[in-house]
Amino acid sequence: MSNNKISKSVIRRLPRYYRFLCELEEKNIDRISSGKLAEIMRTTASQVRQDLNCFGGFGHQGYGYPVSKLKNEIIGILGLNNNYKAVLVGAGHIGTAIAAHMSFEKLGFNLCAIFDNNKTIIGNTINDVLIHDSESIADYCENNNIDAAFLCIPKSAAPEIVKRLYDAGVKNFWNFTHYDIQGEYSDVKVENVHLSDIIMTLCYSMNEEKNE
Amino acid sequence: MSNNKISKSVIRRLPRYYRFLCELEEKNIDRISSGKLAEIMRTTASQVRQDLNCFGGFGHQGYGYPVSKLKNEIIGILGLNNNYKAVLVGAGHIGTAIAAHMSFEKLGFNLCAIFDNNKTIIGNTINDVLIHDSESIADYCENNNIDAAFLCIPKSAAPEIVKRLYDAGVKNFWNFTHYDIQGEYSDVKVENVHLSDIIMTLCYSMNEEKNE
DNA sequence: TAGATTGTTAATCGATTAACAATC
DNA sequence: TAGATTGTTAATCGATTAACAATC
Repeated sequence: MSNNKISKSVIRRLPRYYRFLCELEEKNIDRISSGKLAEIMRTTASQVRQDLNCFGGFGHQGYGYPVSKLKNEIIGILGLNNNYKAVLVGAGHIGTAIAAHMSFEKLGFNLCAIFDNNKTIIGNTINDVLIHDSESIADYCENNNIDAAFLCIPKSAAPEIVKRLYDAGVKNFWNFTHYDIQGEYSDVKVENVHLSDIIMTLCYSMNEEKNE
Repeated sequence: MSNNKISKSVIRRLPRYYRFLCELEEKNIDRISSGKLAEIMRTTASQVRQDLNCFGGFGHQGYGYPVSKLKNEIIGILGLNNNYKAVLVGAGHIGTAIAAHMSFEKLGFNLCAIFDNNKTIIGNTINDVLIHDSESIADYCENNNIDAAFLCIPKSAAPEIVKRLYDAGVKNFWNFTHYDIQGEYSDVKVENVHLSDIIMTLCYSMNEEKNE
């Protein structure tokens, strides 16, 4: 696994490769050419070869790429085998949806605890994970060496919660709020999920179509 | 509003401009320079000016950009004032979260109906929107000229549901499943939301950090 | 007027695509 | 061997950044 800085564009495609390779593996297909893989991914063979070559020569001339080996390499590259310890904050609809449906283990995360400030649900579990009182979040994260937090809270609650998490050593965030974490803390890794932005993008396409 | 093909990169930034302009407007700030806006957006003044100029000269030399006017222009460009008619399919955790929390009106959508195949929740409402039986989806969409559908169903159910929607004239999708709609239908607009892909991207950053 | 800041062109940087020799 | 397909270099394309004359 070579380490000459991989571009953001390549990284954003890796989960897609991973997904399709899993499907191929399930179908017991044990090799695939860049051309075929490109077809499935709706991209070009050139791009597939360029992308995969960032990490080393996994293919064989005249043969293609071995599906299982490639899949496992990508697991390593993405770090899906690290079992990071994570917490989820906010057990509203979105938080509950995430906690209930996301297969964290497969994604390299161990969801250790959920936090909420609604007394009526504290003590409940979602998918066997206990809901704790938000008051205990700092202590919990410090004592348990939590690596990452999934933020499913209202924007207004975010600054305070992020501060507690940050001070407790949590430096990685999956952020559903519009609170700008990176603006406040420079040494954190954040993936923002701005659902309304994505709806607007769809809206733009629909509007554009109308103008054509 | 000039119509020389705007690039995908610019479009993806528009919702962000919109968001920050709304915030500025709420603070009663009535003008802003490209430099200041760039600071808030964490980009460059050059990019801000290039982006905004795709749609016409909204700024004034020596003065900057008028916040409200610019915001309204972006509303028009994104098409947030079109009031498209939409349905949501799948009232599980994610679907419910979306239906309950997303302010569709502000986003240019009118959520007309929700569909599910769970008999125990049919007839209920979420945010005043009625949950219908999935069986009636084709008739409903045809009779009501539905423009877009939000898919919050399992991947396995997607091919059948999308077929019914497509045949009923629905050509715009906001897709939470991993079902590849574009692969099957070429004349549809789709925005995919692959949450697990975004978690993996975070995972990659964390893993990379470790390797540094 | 002088200072600020745009609109726009040119320069740079990065990402994608094409081409082809190497080789399984 | 002949055919297939990679790894990799070169060419193209697109997006970002820099620069500066125009002008409010």
